Amino acid sequence: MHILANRKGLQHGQKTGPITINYGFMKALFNIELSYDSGESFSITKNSSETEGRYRKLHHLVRADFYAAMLLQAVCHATTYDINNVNYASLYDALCMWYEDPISFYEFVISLKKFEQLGLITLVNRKENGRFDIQLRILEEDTYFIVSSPVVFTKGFTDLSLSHWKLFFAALLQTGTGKEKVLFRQFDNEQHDNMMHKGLKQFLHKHQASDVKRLIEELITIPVYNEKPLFIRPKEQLTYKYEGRKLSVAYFSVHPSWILSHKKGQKYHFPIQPVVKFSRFAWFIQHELEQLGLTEHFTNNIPLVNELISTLKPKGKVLSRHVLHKIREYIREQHVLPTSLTAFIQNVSRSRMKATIENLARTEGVHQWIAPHMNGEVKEQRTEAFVSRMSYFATPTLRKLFKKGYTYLQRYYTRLALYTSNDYKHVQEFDHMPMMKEIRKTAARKKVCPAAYAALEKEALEMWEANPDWERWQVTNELGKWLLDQLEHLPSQDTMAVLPPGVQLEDILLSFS
DNA sequence: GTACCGGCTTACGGCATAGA
DNA sequence: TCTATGCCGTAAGCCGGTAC
Repeated sequence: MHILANRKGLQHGQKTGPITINYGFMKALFNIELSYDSGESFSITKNSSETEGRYRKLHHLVRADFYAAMLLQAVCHATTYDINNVNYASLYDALCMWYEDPISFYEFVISLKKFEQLGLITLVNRKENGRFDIQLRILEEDTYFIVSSPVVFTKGFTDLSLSHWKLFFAALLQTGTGKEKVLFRQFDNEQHDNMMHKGLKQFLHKHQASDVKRLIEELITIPVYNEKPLFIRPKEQLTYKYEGRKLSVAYFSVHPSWILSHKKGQKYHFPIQPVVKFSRFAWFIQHELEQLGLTEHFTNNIPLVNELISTLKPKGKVLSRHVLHKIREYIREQHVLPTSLTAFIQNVSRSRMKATIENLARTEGVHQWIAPHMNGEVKEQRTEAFVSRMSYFATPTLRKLFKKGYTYLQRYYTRLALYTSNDYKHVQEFDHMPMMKEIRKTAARKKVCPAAYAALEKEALEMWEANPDWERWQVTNELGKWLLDQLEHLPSQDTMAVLPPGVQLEDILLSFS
């Protein structure tokens, strides 16, 4: 089968395959119309009375009943015929996955309630969260199944009338699997306790044989999918037999395209995957995965999705989005997911946290006290240790600490600034460029804030990396001019950070917590 | 007597929205 | 988010009239 215009196809690019339908279940479904004329109704509104409210006929089959019956058989367990841990909404979601033109939510619910009342299904294990399990009633003597083509989920099929469907399903159940068969059906036959085997007029509730004939003609002529109709005429005999002028018997076959045989190993049942925890957050993650084109790496791997969600959940949406971007970068380079997703997420979020804390320290002015007068690896180690201590606090708390700390540090841990160009050495790649040496000297003379200048050099390095084909003179010219220009806009700082030997910034800050 | 047409009635189904 | 309801158009079902 092809990709259909249902949610499987449109949203997930998946094909819709055949399903198996159970003879006993379908027979019981049709047989609810044995009491068609009883007139018995059931209420579909809560406050129904004899005159008020809305009712549906209990023993009438309607379109929604077939939608529901096919879905239940598609998603039930292959041998136990049960459906676990679902609610109306999750079942309806599944219905929209299968059908190109789904019915409305409540019509579907009404059908399920009707099935329950008629004993076609049993709702068991109602749970506090409103979820339940469903057990399909399968008659022991009729447990055999028929493979149904996914054509029944197409709009071409559902656009046909209820009578068309009934006749098609009855014919398919009679044909079984594998081979085309010429079926013959009487127009009139009241006597049968199997609704499907009654006369066509009784089965389809048509008072006139010509109505039935019109239905059969339409089934033979109306193309449903790929230009093919549901029925074909028998090759070696007329379609109708008359008794005098009265239509007596109809002969037809199901179109061979819709008769499938059962293939070993093929999947015909598609249980609804249990809903993952943190449903709202899960939606967010699912949306992000789709946006980043990562869905395929997680499809059909519920444990992996759970690992992803439970690890990301405590980190919040902003950090999660960053982590997912990093996962995408990793996949682009390595073509596979990281071996340990959890370890990868923790690593990425740690380095992200470092950037967040450093940026916050910079904007609140305390960054210069993290590693005053240190350079290179020593400075890097000191920064790591600071970030590690501060990472236990949420951003708003950190901001408060930094604000309080800054006033205190300004007052007690500064001295008049006497900068040298060494205080402005940040990007090693620039160290041997004469023009950069000049720029650093200028920065020292102007007493430019060293932290702000450091950020500037870093930005210049990124510009260089973004233009790998630059010649050396271009690097000096382009970046040099740009740095000098930017230097004019940087804040100056008349004082410089100092800390007594053995005292670290975090010790001072934590005394405010 | 049966086939076919078409008008009338009613149950069904879609849609928007209220309510828990 | 999930379930329930009201409104309203229409498909399905019913039935009488007419043609063959």
